[in-house]
This record gives sequence, C-alpha cells and structure tokens, in this order.
Amino acid sequence: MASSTEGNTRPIRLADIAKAAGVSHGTASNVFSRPEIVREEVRERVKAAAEAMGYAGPDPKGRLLRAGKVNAIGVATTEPLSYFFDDPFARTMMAGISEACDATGAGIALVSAGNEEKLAWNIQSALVDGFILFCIEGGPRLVELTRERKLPFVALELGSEDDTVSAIGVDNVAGARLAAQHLAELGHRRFAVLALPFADDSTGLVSPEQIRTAAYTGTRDRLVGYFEALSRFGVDTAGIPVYETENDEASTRAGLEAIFAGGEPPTAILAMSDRMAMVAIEWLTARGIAVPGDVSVVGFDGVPEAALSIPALTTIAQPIAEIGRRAARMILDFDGTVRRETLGVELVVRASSGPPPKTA
Amino acid sequence: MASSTEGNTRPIRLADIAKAAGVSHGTASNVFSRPEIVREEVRERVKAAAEAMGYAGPDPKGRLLRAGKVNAIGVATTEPLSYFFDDPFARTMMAGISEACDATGAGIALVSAGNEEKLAWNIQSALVDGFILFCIEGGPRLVELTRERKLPFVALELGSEDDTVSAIGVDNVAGARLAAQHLAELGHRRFAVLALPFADDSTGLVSPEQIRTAAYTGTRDRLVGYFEALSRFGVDTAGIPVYETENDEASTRAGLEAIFAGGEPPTAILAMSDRMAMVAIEWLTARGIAVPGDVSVVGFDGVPEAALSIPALTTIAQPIAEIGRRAARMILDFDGTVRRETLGVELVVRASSGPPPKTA
DNA sequence: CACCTTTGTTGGATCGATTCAAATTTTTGC
DNA sequence: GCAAAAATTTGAATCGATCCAACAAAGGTG
Repeated sequence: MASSTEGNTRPIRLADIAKAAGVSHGTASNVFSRPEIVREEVRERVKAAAEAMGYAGPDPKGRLLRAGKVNAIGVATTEPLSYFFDDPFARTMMAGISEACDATGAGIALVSAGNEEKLAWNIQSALVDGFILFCIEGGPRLVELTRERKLPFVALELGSEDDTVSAIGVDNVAGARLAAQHLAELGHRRFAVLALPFADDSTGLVSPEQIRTAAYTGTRDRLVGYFEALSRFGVDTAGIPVYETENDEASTRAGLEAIFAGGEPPTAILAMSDRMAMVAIEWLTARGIAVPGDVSVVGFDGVPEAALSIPALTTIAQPIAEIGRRAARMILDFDGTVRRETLGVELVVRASSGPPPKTA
Repeated sequence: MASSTEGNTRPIRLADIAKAAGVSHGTASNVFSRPEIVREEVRERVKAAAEAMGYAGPDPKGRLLRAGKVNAIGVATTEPLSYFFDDPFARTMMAGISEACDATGAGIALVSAGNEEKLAWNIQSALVDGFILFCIEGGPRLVELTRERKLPFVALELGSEDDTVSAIGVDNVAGARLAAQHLAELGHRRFAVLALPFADDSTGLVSPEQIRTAAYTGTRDRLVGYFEALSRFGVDTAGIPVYETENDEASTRAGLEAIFAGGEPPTAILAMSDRMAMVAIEWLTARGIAVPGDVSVVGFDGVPEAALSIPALTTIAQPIAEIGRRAARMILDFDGTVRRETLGVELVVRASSGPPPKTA
C-alpha cells in the first residue's frame, strides 16, 4: 500500500512536519504560533521541513476548535444576500459595521438563505462570535432562530418589544412626529401614509385593527408619531389612508394608485422609508403631479441617495452608519449584558416638501 | 443578575447531553444530524435532555473540523472592508457573487485588514473553502499571500500574467480599443488619458518607460488598446498625456489639473474607470467646460451609476455581475484545474461623448 | 428452533491544531 | 566542577463534534 498511495495527496498536517523534522508536535506548533520561544536552529529545521513538504501552515479549522474565538461577526437577514450590496440603507449600515470590524481586525460573515429552513441551518452553522440581525422583515422569527444559537447578538431596529434582546434603533415615534409636524407647519392638512409592513405577508390599506395588532412595532411607532403630531394640528387622523407596502417598487406604486384613486387626493405623503419616498416622487412626477408644488413628500431613513433624488428628498435622517458601528462594537466587546440603545434622528429639509398648493 | 456564583458556566457539549440522557455520544450526535435513524423514544429523551440543560445544538466548530468543508467563500481585498459597500464596481461584483452563493446556500466571508501584516494573518486564518481576490491594487501581493494558503482561489481582473493562477477578467485591449475608436470616429484628435495605477505608489504623468515596466498589466493593456486604435487614425500617441491616478477623487482631480495646465487642451478624455470619468465630468462642468460640447469623456467599467450621471456616461461596460457569478461558481465547483476566462465588453454610448467643438 | 434480516446503539478513531505541566538541556554563578 | 536557574522541548490532554465497524435486539422464515 505504500507505493500505491503515491498520488494520494492527503493534506499535510502539522504532525507530519513534526515527524519529518524530528521534533514533537508541541514544538512544531510553537514554530508557527510562538516562534520566539523555540531555538533558532530547530525553528529553521521545522520551517525547512514544512517548506519541503508543501505545508500550508496551521489549518485554521484545527486552531479554531482549540481557540474558541472565530474573530468574525455574522450579519444575518431574511433577505437574499445581494440585499447587502443593493439596498442603500443596508449598505450604509454595513459601512459602519465594516469600520468597527476593520478597527479590531475582525471579519464579517454574511448570513442569509433562499428559504427559511436554509436560513435556520445557516444561522446554526455560521462560524461567528456573534450576530447582528437585520430585522427588516421577519424580525421576530430571525431573533428566535438566533437565540437558539446562544451567542451574543443584537437586533437592528428595536422592532420587538421583548427587552431581553439587545437592540439598537432610533426613536421612531419622535422621528415620525418631526416629519408630520414639518408638513403640518407648512400648512398641509390632507395626508396619506406609505407604511412599512405591519405584519408578515400583508399589504394594502390598513384598518385601525391591524394597526393595533401590528407585529412590527417599529412600523406602528412611526404611525403613532405621525398621528400624534397631526392630531395636535387638528387633523382627523382616522381619515388618513395608510397603505402598507413591502418597501419595494411594485407595492409602493400599488399604494400610490390606491391613494390617488379616491376623490380628494392628499397634498402630502408621509413615507416610512426613503425608498418608498423616492418611488413616490418618481411616480408623481411621471403623472405630471409636481413635487412639492402639488404634493409634498417626506421620507424616513436618510440614505445617501435621498440627497441626490430630484427633487432632493426631505427626510428623517437616522445615524445609519453609527448604528452599524455601535452594533458591531456591542458584539465585539460583549460583556454578557443586554443593552438597548435608542439613537436620535433629525429632520433634514430638502426640496421635496413645501407649502400645499393654494387652490387646495 | 441572580447568583453570579452559579459557577463557571462551561458551555454544554454534546457529550454532556449524551450522558444525561444515558446514551452514547454517537447516538446523541445522530439525534441532531440524522434524527431519522434513531428510535423515536430515544430521540425525544435526548432532545429533552438537551432542552433541560440549555444545549445550543452541535457546535459548528466541532462539526467543521470533522466535515472539512466550511461552506463559505472568502472575498479578499487590500482595500478596507467598507470598500465592498462603497465602491459601485465592487458592489455590483458582490451582487453577482451573492447570487451564486445564494443559489447553493454558501456563505460569504469578507476578508481585509488595515495593514499588510494583518491582511496576511486574516487570509491565513479565514474560515473559507476558497478565495475570490479583488486585485484592484496590490494584486500580485494578494495573490502571493493567498497562494500560501493552498486553497482554490480566483483573481478578478487578469492583472497578472502568471497563468498558473485562475482568473476572470475582460478583454482590456479590445475594450480600450472600442473606447478610443468611438472618440476618433467622432472626429477627436487631441486626447488625454486618466490611467489606473501602473505600479504601487506611483502617480503623475507617465513615461513610456513606466508603461513598459507596468506591474499591473490590466492598466497597460487598456493603454495599449487606446493607443492601438488611435494610431490607426493617425494620432501621434507619443504626445498624449497619460496621468496615473489612484482611482480616487483627489488624484483624479490632480490629473485633470495637470492635463489642462498645458497649452493645447484635449477634446476628449479616456478614463480607465467610470469613477474617474465621473469625477472628470464634474470637474469639467464646474469649470464651465461643456461635456460633451467642449470635451468628451468616455469611461470604463459600466457601473450602474454611470447611467445616472449628468450627462450620462459613455463607457465600456464590463459584465461585472457575471464576472462575480462565474468567480463564485469557479470556487464552489472547483475541480483542481486552473481556469482563465476572458469575457467580452461592450461600448455603451450615452451622452458624455460627441463630436469635438468646431473651433478646435 | 436455528438462521438470516432489519433496525438501533455503541464506543473507539479521527479531524488538526494548542496548551501546559513535567522532563530535559543549557547557562549561569561561584 | 557542581548546583541552581533559565531556556527548551516533550507528550498527553483537550477543544466538540462525526463516522463507522462491530455488536445487540427484535422480527421474519422454513
């Protein structure tokens, strides 16, 4: 069997090197991980043996098991992987996460999957020291899945009210209030809302009942903020059409159709994401409805693209990158405690909002 | 919060569960990895024990060592991590890679580092089955580092002439020819080139000597293509200023200053990246030089943003996402052979190129 | 009832390293 | 020249699982 295995390229292990160099594997290991403690002559001999046998260096797989720490954090989402590179919000957030990881030399592992079963498996088997959860949709489910792993994790967006999970997010109520107040102060009295999902797999005009039982409290909070501010200006919030979308182009357009199908169109649109707001601007403009001449639009998020749209988007800016940085640091210097941070938001007035038309 | 004296909560291992449930560790393992082969009663007993002891499920670290496969591919670059999310070219490429990974359920690990030493370490210790190398700059060095790891890898951009390494790239010569020919056909005769780096740490106007000894052959190929096409139209290529930048805003602006400082300004700029081309458009426009009225600009890459610039950028479109997809698949179904693929490029004529001004 | 399947369970071997207490060798001090 | 101190080296134990040949028990057959 000796000669027949000639071509069988079983990978070379550290132990093989040790034997070839005539030292124990303990010493061989030291040559690679703490070279300074082994005598120069021996060190050279082992290195020479490694070189001669084509050894690739200690296999991280083996090292990992012993060391325990992977030195990488996982970022998980229910969206497909390409979401991390396509979506402006995600990208900005990832840039923040990257920054924190770069600073400590940690790596980033992107975790996602086509279907839920695979996602569960991928979360179970991801080689990471902790997770950052992108809870855009399916947040509760994602948290559930991750909790099983018993690793530190932090949810982005305090979507869930469950305060046993660490989370970082913004003050949605305050932000929404700011947006609505801005429009009301400009004189608007007829509004429509483009909302993020309240629950899984539902879209369309939303009833008060659905709002009360919203699974995604982030969405609910923004609506609460809108209504709170508008009430103060004497607007009858019960009459405001709230259209739930999936935060994509198709469902946003459907929402706009529905909103403008009725008799008296709104003069201002409150969109719960910049993405929807920008689709709205495009949709309105294409129909000859002037923004902000006929209808004002205010977004939410503050993605970089919002400054570039035409007209530039008035929006509620979240400190997106900062959220990412903090989330990463929370995992990197995890101390066993649950932390929930709420960051402030800011109204950024640009060109998409103005006074309502005189005729209205 | 209760009693921290609970003890050192050593993580629970599969073996602990096995003992608690009174079965062998082999059986306990089967309960999790091949539940169908263990008798229901036993299965439930083990699961119950796991639940009771707060077992997080088989640790991937252990599994990994046995299985060998990580089921993730590493994407490495010498740029900081945030490059993956900021740069349009990188993002488009990553989207392609994501797609291929999503399809097979593989994960993506981003590998980078602040300094070269750390990069080397991170490449050594990344838990991946193979690498995709983003050889924007420092390509040869990155290849070197990765080769040591003895894992499959593929370089993006056939930057190196070393054909023992797998690579995917585009036909730079043909693409550059297309760009130059387009401008020459429009009537341009006075050109300037904004070039990508020819070698590490050099910028400024480039001498023929530097071109011949270029470390980055991709850059050289593009220049060769430009010159080849222009010669055919009787242009004296020796007189064309070639300014080497670092493909960032600052050095591109410096290049433009240098190019337009001379007596007779060019009527057309050949930029080796869309990034530079877009900076050029902005720079020219800000100076009151009309694009394409006074000066035409043609880019290279075909990033999505190019279509959105004002005026929209004429460019040589690479199948960026397709390159990513192929690279990922090459690693995912690695068969031990070296593969070098060259993909075609396409001239996309948009608004940034036109005939030269009459007066010139 | 002996014999063959089928189905389930066991425990040792293995994956590839690191660690550390103990053993060994080399230096140093006098 | 010798003991104590310092510097190296050793090898068993460990990290946490999976795999698989061997074994045991239950079911079927003539």
